[in-house]
Amino acid sequence: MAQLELAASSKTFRPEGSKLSQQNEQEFIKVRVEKTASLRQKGIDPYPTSYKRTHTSRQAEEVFEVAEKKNEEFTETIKVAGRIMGRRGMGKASFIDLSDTDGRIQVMMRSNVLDEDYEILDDLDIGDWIGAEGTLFRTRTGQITLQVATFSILCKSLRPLPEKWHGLTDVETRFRQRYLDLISNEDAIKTAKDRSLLVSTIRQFMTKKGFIEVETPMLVPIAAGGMAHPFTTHHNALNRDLYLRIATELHLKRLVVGGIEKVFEIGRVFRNEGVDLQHNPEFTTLESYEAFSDYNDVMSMVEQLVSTAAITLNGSETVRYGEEELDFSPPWPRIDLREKIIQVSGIDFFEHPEVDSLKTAMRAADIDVSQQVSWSGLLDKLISDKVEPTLVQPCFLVNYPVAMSPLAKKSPADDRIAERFEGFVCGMEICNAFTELNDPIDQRARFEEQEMLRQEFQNEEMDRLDEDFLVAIEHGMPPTGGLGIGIDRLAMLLTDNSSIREVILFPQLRSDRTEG
RNA sequence: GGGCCGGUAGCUCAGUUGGCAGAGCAUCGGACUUUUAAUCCGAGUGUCGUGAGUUCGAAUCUCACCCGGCUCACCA
Repeated sequence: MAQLELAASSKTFRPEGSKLSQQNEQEFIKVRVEKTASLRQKGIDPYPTSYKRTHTSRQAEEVFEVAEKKNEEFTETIKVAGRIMGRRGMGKASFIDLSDTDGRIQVMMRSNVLDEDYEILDDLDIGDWIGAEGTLFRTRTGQITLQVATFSILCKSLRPLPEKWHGLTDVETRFRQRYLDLISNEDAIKTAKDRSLLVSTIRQFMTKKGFIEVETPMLVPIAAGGMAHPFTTHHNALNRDLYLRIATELHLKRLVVGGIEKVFEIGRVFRNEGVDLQHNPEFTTLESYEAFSDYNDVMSMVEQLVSTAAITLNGSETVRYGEEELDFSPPWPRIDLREKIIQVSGIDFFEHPEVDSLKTAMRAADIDVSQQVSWSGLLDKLISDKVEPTLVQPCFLVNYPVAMSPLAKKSPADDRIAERFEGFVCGMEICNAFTELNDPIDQRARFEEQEMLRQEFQNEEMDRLDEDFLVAIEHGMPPTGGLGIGIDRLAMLLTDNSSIREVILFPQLRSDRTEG
C-alpha cells in the first residue's frame, strides 16, 4: 500500500515548469516513465502478471440491471478491468472510463474510500490498464458506475492515445498502427470481429456439409493453379528456389485423388501484382472440392454459403453496401456469359475465334485493347469493361470459353465452352468455380497450351504446367466440383467496406521512414 | 506505372497577399466528492513530409523525392 510520504516524494520526479518547455513526444514518454518510477517507489508493480476480473463491462451492467428489475439493492463486490479511456477529476473524487472487450464502464474513485491510495491516481494516465474492485450503483444522471473500493494498475502506458472525440482519422496511421484504429474506432473493431465471424461461419458451414479442412503448402516449386505473377523465394538448405502459392487448387485436387471426397482450405495466397481497393498482395481464399458434384451443385452451395454468412453477420439476407441494397437470398440469377456479352457489346466470341478478329471487334466497340495480346486476355478485358459493371446484385456468370479456363472441364454440349462460373456482386468478382477437368490427357494438353501461350505473350500471366499434379490425376480423380471464394472481398461486401485494406488488419503498404 | 488531391503539436484541424507558428482535445501546475466531449484558473507544445531553389524574408512560390488517398491502366 502506498505511503503518503512516498507519494509526496514522488513529486520530485516531476519536471518543474521550466523543464516543460521542451515537451514533445519524447517529453510525453519521459513524464510517463517518471510516473512508472513513482509507482515503483510506492511499492506498486506497474506491470503485474495477472488480474482476475469477475465481470466484463457488459456483464457488470447486466447483473446490475437484473438486480434493479427485482427491486433488490446491488451489494455484490465485483472486479472489472480495462483501459483508461477518459477521466474526470473532481478534486476528491474522480470518474474514470474503462474500456474492455465488450464495452465501457465508468468507475468512481473517492478519496474518503481509497484514503492514501487516491494519490496513486496522480500516476495514472489515459491509456493505462487498471483493474478495479467495488460495487455498482447509479449516479444522479443514471449512469451505472463501479464505486471503487480497491484498484490495481495492470499496465502503465508510455504513449498518449489519439484524441477522445475525433479519434483517429488519418488513414495511413489507421493502417500502419491498426491497434490505434481498433482502440479509437468502433467500426474498425466491428469489421475485425465480423471478418472473424465470417470465417468461422464459413468453416462451420463447410464442416457441417461433411467437408474436411486441410492445410497445403504455401512454399511450392511451381506456382500453378491460376494465372498470376508469383513471389519468389529461396530455401537455403535445400538450395532451391521456391514460390509462394498463388492458389490452393492443385494440392486440394491431389487430395480428391487420394479419396478425400469433400475437402476445403481457408488460407492465404500471394500474388505479386498491383495493389488497389480490391487487391492486396496476400489475401485469403476458401477453396473447396467436392467429388461427384458439378458446377451447378457448386453454384447452389455458394448461394447458401453467402446468404448464410449475410444472415449471421447482419441478421438478414439483405445487406446495405454503400448506396446499394444487396439481396443475397438464393437463387441468384444464372447469366450465360456469351449471351450477356452479345447483349451488352454485340460481340459473339464464337464468331471471333482468332486474336485479330476479336481485337478488331472490341476496338470497334470502343474498348481500349492496347494492353492485351492473347485471346483470353482480350475476352477478359471485354468482360471486365462491358459486363462486370452491370452486375450489381449477386449473380453468376456461367459457361466461360475453354480458352480462358485451363482447369475446367469442357461442356458435353459444346467443346468451346467450359463448365465454369464466376460469382459477382457490385461489379466485383467474389468467386470462381468449375466442374474440374479430370481427363489427364486433356489437362496435359491444356497446360501445354498455357506454356506455349506464355512463351508467345511474355507480358500476360498464364497457368503453369505442374507435372506432379498431372501424375496425380493420371491416377484418377472422380468428377469434382471445385470452388474458390475471395474471403476478403466477401468480407468487404458483408461489412460495407469499399476498400480491401479495411478488412485486412495489416494491409500491405509502402515502406515508410519508421521501418528499419 | 499515369493523372488529381493531400502530409502543420501526441490526436483533430486552422493558417489571409510571402512578413514572429495557431486553436480544441491530450499533457503539465492549481481549484473542485455524482461527473460523463465535466467545469474553472494558469503553462508548454513544432524537423510545417524530405531535400534543393527563388527571396531581405518561405508552412505559403518553384523543382525533385518520400508517404497516403482517389482515379485510370494491369490483376482476383
